[in-house]
Amino acid sequence: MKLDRSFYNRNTLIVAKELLGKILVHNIDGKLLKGKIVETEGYLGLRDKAAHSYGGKKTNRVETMYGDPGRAYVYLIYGMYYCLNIVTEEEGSPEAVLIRGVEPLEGIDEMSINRFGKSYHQLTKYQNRNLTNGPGKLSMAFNIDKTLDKENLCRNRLYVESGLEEDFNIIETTRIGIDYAEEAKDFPYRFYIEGNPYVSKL
DNA sequence: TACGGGATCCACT
DNA sequence: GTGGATCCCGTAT
Repeated sequence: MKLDRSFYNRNTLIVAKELLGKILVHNIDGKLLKGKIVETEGYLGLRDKAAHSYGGKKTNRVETMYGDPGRAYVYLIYGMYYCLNIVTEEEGSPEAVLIRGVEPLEGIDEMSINRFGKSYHQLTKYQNRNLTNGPGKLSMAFNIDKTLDKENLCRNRLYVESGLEEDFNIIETTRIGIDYAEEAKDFPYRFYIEGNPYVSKL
């Protein structure tokens, strides 16, 4: 079942945790790509130096974070990769959850081709492990780019659905790649499913 | 397995 | 003009 706006219109860290185990779906002209979300990070806007919206900064790029919850915030990073976030909290509160890792479930051949230009059974063991275990990698595998910025996840193109009920432990730790963020780099806003091989970094 | 550097470009200053 | 919510490959251990 597809998650609706009320799911996203809540405390960012709760949404980040509850997204674990849920299924990310990209419907590309009827072809479904699906993956279980195994790693997330919260970015808490005003009081979080690691967030693009820190201190209420409002530029064209981060405008999406200020919008209504349940939309995608997609931005280009390091000139070559895209990162997928989901906007949380009520409109005007610039917070979001970064999706950092998913476990491929459906459309794996498509993902393999998007990432490495060959089908799944031709991947090396290394490529297999590195298919979707990182924000740039999963965006490439899922064919997610800037054109999906502001996409409404309550519609049918890009969305998240509830997963199978299963037990897992959630590890709560510090975020990746934000050394510049001073005290915020120590905030425990990163969450992942313990033991899952598609977590980007242990 | 771990580290270092290069790739690449748009948003922001 | 600067630098980043990253990835990949080479080299070394």
